[in-house]
Amino acid sequence: MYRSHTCGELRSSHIGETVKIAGWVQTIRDKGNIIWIDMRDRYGIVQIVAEKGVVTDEVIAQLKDLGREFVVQIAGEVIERYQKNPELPTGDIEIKATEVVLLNASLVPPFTIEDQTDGGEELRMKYRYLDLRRNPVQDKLKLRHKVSLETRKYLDTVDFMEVETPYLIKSTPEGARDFVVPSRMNPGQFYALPQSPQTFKQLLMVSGYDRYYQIVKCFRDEDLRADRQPEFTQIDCEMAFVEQEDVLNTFEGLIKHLFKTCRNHEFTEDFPRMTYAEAMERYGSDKPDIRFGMEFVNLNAVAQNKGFGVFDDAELVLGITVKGAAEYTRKQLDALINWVKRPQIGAKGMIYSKCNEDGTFKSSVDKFFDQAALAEWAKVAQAEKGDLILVLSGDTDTVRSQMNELRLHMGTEQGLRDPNVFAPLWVLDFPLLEWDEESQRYHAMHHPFTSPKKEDFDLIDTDPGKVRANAYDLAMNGVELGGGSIRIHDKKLQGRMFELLGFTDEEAKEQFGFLMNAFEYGAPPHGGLAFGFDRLVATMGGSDSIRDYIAFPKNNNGRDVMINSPSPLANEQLTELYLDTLPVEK
RNA sequence: GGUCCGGUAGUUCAGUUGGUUAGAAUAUCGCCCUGUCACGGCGAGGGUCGCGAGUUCGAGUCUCGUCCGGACCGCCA
Repeated sequence: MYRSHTCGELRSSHIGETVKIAGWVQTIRDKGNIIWIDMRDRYGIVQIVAEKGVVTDEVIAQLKDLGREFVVQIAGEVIERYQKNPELPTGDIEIKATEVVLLNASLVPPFTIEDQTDGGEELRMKYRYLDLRRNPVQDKLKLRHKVSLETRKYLDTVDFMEVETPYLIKSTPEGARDFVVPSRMNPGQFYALPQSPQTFKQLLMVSGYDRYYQIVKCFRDEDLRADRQPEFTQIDCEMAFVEQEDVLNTFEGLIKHLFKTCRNHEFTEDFPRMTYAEAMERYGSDKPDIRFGMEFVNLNAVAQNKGFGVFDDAELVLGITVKGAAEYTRKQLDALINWVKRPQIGAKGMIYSKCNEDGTFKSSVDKFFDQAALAEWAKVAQAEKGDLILVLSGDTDTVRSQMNELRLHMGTEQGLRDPNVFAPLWVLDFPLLEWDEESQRYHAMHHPFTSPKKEDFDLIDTDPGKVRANAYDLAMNGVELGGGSIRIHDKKLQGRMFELLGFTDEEAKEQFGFLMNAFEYGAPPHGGLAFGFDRLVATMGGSDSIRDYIAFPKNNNGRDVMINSPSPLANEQLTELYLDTLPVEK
């Protein structure tokens, strides 16, 4: 037996016991005649002590030879400390070493294995196995473990059944780019890795598994971000014989359960709901961060036709009110203007109006708007003395999206986006389709199996872009945690949908024939939803980046810098797969 | 496909207008230290300044290219 206890579990109740622990050397504090070593394992840190004259010289010599991250087994007696350390759970005791066994030496690690490491991102990723020894990273993975465990517990209690679906499936044209896998046994043919188990879970509904879930990897070959990985995990769910309301209630329950059990955070109210149209109008986003106000205000009525051409020519003049920000200096305001003019935001400029404490207004367009006109702005924008109104104008979609960025930026700048505050929001009634300029056709906004709202059926033929879907997202703190829809379970409607998306009958049959065939054998009404598991856990942990919640993540070029993948294949391997590679075009 | 930021000691960073032998902190190593826990004291070693061209009497510093990392836009049903 390597150990009788873990490093983290010893307390004053163990005083007097002879114990054996094993772990990594965290730090060595050598005072000459007395030496302390902090030993670390997954469970915590415990201090080892060796005092000259009290333990053998051999033990002292052995301890002096240790270095950071050496793996050591130490036997000794648990004793009370002369000087206790209230910072440590084990701070009341220490182990008087009587036997030291070096299990493995270690090179000097390239960065310090401490909560506040000196290592940069790149280095920590290259030596991820060392980074994973650090408490902050371990805590994140522990949270992930707990969330997945509680997900399974909760879904089990409400009769969901976990069913695995295949990873080697078939490429489909809709949606993201597929990762493909060549088939050796079928030369020239390829599997695709699933972007999600969408069709399989619908087939399971046809099979009568009326409550399915799976915590499952999905793969999308698109460019990455801090909150996006090429392989990511979903809590994928589907239910039969349900309406939208049933799905929302079930999974609102799941989220509440997870926050309660994993974060000790109780949502006492129902999650607020908002239509997509309303979210776009009030926040310019389909995943608004409602931890703070600063809602959009339509200023058309008070800002147009006053001789200021920029506003007069605009489809929409939008303002937001930043509480207590009237003391922003010219320098700060210029910085904001430059911020919105960055190519990523793309605004041509920004107008502001300060609501001064003395009741006057100071705007960047005083030439066109007198005090009375600016007072009108303030009234419409519900701005009070001391507030700052920021105004953008332009085409509706553009200005909304720019104002969304500005609002989030101001929220961050004003410290209104507390990661320990959680503001969930159901966003409902997403459009069924969105027009794609590039391919000059409609794309499914959610996916091609999403059912249109009954009351919008008539629009399918007359104005497809206006059709709303039985589709919903759960947003939290400005992050899309998940989404889903009530599916089409009728073969004829599904056929019409494929038609709208520009599939010929043959293409639809080739790509999705199996699903349409299945629908001819008694498909129940069904719908579901999928949560982005990595994002959910990161949000629960109060982080914007999902990478620390994944044990071995990839960088923003899709590379794993630790194992150095992807990498070329040997020619023999290519030949066996009937593959050749093209030269990279410069 | 595009935009922005970064790359200097093991690590995190500083490095002035282009000018002497490129610094600090930390880590490492050595010596001292009996109550430390960010231990302390004294000392030492440690640099292809990402790489390649160019400008210049002279480049860590300026220019171009390239590689790597990060953030973002497009993209991601």
